[in-house]
Parts: sequence; structure tokens; C-alpha cells
Amino acid sequence: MGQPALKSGVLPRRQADRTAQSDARMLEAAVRLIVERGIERTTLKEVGELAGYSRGLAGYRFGSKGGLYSFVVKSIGEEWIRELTRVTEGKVGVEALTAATDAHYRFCVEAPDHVRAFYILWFESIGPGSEYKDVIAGIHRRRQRDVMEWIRMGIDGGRISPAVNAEKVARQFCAAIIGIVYQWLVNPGELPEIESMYSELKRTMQLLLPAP
Amino acid sequence: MGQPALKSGVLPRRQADRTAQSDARMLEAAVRLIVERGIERTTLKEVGELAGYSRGLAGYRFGSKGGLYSFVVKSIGEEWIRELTRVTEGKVGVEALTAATDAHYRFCVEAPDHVRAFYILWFESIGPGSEYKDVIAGIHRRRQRDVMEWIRMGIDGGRISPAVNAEKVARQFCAAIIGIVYQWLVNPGELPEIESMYSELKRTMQLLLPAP
DNA sequence: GATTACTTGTTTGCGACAAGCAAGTCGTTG
DNA sequence: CAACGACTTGCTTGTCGCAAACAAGTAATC
Repeated sequence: MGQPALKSGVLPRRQADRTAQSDARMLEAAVRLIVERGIERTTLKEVGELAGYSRGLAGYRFGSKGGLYSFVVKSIGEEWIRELTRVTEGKVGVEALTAATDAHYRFCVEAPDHVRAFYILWFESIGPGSEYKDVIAGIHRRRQRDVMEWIRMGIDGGRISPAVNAEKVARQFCAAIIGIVYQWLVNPGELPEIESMYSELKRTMQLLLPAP
Repeated sequence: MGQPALKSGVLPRRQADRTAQSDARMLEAAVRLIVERGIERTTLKEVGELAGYSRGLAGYRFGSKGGLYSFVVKSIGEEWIRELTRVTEGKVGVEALTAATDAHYRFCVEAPDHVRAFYILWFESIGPGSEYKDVIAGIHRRRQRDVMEWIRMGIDGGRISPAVNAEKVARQFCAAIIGIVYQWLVNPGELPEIESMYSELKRTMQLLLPAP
């Protein structure tokens, strides 16, 4: 089984499997090291070796430290996007915002290491000269656009007053999420307080997005 | 003039002046390099030389890169605290929050480089293993405490309904500020949008802190 | 003469990259 | 269809440049 069959259309598998596996193992290694040691103190050498390979593989595969971090951000970002689209499917307006907010909180609880690493990289990407700045900026823009669309569709569906400024509220919502995530990163132990912040955010959104 | 007078009580001046001056020049150099190149790419060597000294002075004075950044955060943090106490003196409740919000926006406009460097360091301090994490955490706690006090004093003074949860609203306010600052750092050009976010925040606070 | 501000020399460790090796892949031919 | 050989790919090892950290030195200040 698994012999070198196929000549085209389907890609060869065995080598591809190997890289997929080493990618996955290095992702886990990187997440763990980022959460434990931080971005600065994490070395490409350690990532390779913790994943069970040589000291050089991480550098070879991703080209640079920034390349590795890009990969981490993309991977976990996609993970989140899948979850988000699943949860908000078919929903609009306040309902969609509420579902997204709840999913975000759940994501923090269920995969804390992945989410922590993701946002540690996120916040670190702010300064100039960060290789994965664009990746983060793209995710951020996409998030803001999605929220705006939900609000607009809520307005069009007659469930939200046309008087609200969708763009402004979307910006405010995204900023609030960032703020909450910051609090969570700084005080990982205070989960109940974080949950209450998510609740407050939902309440505030209901205030800001009244029925017509 | 400026001879070695005084024997006690007043500190010696000439040497102290020298360090004060080199501190100040290195602070400016560090701010500039952080804003231009980012934290990672800023080197102690460049800081010393840009300040007009040798390649080694920054390392010698602050002990380590983290030590330099601690100094930067403390210096600009104190700058802000002075401004904040000046602006909110004698005010309580929504009035104090409004004044603080306005001052924060003004600070971003008037000393953008200092504030940018400050918050770039702030966000970078989140991950583990950051030497100035405690400094930032302290500022953050103090900020939250101040806000809570303003709200409590507003309640005691009969200008805010006793039904509001001062702690929760304070947390929410600080999170919102963080979120707004994030947006500003990422999109420096969109100042009008940032200003509108500050306005929205003030409006939201008025909604959340109603009169009794 | 002692302390202090600052400079210079040296070590160590990481990121980056080039060169190498072995396993895997694929076209071709008998 | 099996077996050979050319090529590709995944991974490892060797090396260089550079920055942080620190020790030892010099000259100004006290």
C-alpha cells in the first residue's frame, strides 16, 4: 500500500506527509516555547530539537525566525477562522456578534496555549520591522469587515436601526476584543473576570445596536 | 559659577548633571530607534552612538537591553502620570473619565513618538520573560484603580447611580483604551477615526455610568 | 587619593546561509 | 512491469557575522 502510484493530478504523498508532519510538530513546539519562554528567548534550534529533529530544520523550513512566526500565526489564524465561520453561519446582526464573542471566549478556554501564542505574536507584531505584520493586519482587517457586514445585514434585515454607524461600531467592537484579550494575557488566572468582560461587551453591543 | 560648593543636603551637581544629560539623550535616541526600527532591531550600540557617546554606554548604564527599555517605559510613564494628574485634578465621575480620555488623545497627538515607543514596549511586554513586564503591569493596575476611584467618588457624590459596578466598568474602560491605542499604532494615518473612537468611548461611558 | 562617568576588549550564543547526504520520486527502457 | 538511473526533496552539519553581556581600563570629578 502507499506505493508510488499515480502520475499526475494527485500530488505525491509520502514526502508531502513527512513535511506535513514535521510542520505540525514544529508548530506545537513553537507554541509551547512561545508560551513558556516568550518570542525573544525562543530559538530556532530549540524548536527543531523539541519537535524531534535537528537544530537546523526550523531555520531551513521557514527561512527565518519571522518566517516561523508567520507560519504559526497563519496556522492558528486559519484554525480560528474555521471555528468562526462554523459558529456564525447564517446569523446576522447582534446574533452573529454574540455568537462570535462566545466562540472567542470558548477558544481561549479550550485551546489556551494556541490562542496565547497567537496573541503574543499578534501584539508583538505592532512595532516596525516585523515579518508577519502583514499577516496580522490582514486578519485584523478581515475581522473588522466581517463585523461591519453583520451589522449592515442586521440593518438591511430590519433588526437594527439604520441610524447606527456600522463602521464605527465595528471598529469599537474589534478594539474591545483586543482590549479583553490583553487583559486575559496579562491575568490568565482571572478567567471569571474575563468572562464577565465578554458579557459586558455583548451588553454594550446591544445598547449600541438598538432595534429600529 | 557652578563650583564644588555645598557639603551635604544638596547633592553634588556636575557629575549628576552629566548622567542626567546622557540619560536624557539616550532616552531620545532609544525612542527614535524603537519607532523607526522596532525593539528587536534596536541595538545598545546604536543607542549609545546616536546619543553621541560610545558603543558601550547604554549597556553599561542600564545593564541590559531590558534595563534600557525599563528606563524608557518608566520615564514616559511618569511623563504621562504628571499630565494625567494635572488634568483630572479635583474631578470625579464621568467628568474625570472624559478629561482623562481627552488628555490621552492629546498626548498621542502632541508627543506621538514618545507615546508610540511607550506602547510598542507595552504590547511587547506581554509575553513571558520580559524584564519590564512588572513596570507595565504596575502602570496598568494603577490606571484601573484610578478609574475605579473616579467612578466610586462619582457614586458617593450622588452623580452616578449606585447600581453600577465600578470595578467592571473600570476594567472595560481600560480595555477600551488599550484597544484604541492598538488601532492607532497599527493605523497611524487614521487620526480622525481614532479621535472618533475616543468620542465613542466617552459616549459609551456616559451610557454605562447613568445618573441615579 | 578615591570615586565616578565613560570606553574598549573579549566571550558567548543566536540567526542566517551554504554545502552535503540520504531517502524519495519519476521517466525510460528492456 | 520491473529495474535502472537522473533528478528532487527533507533534513543535517559547518561556518560567518553580529549583538548582548561583562570585565578591565582611562580620564574626569570629587
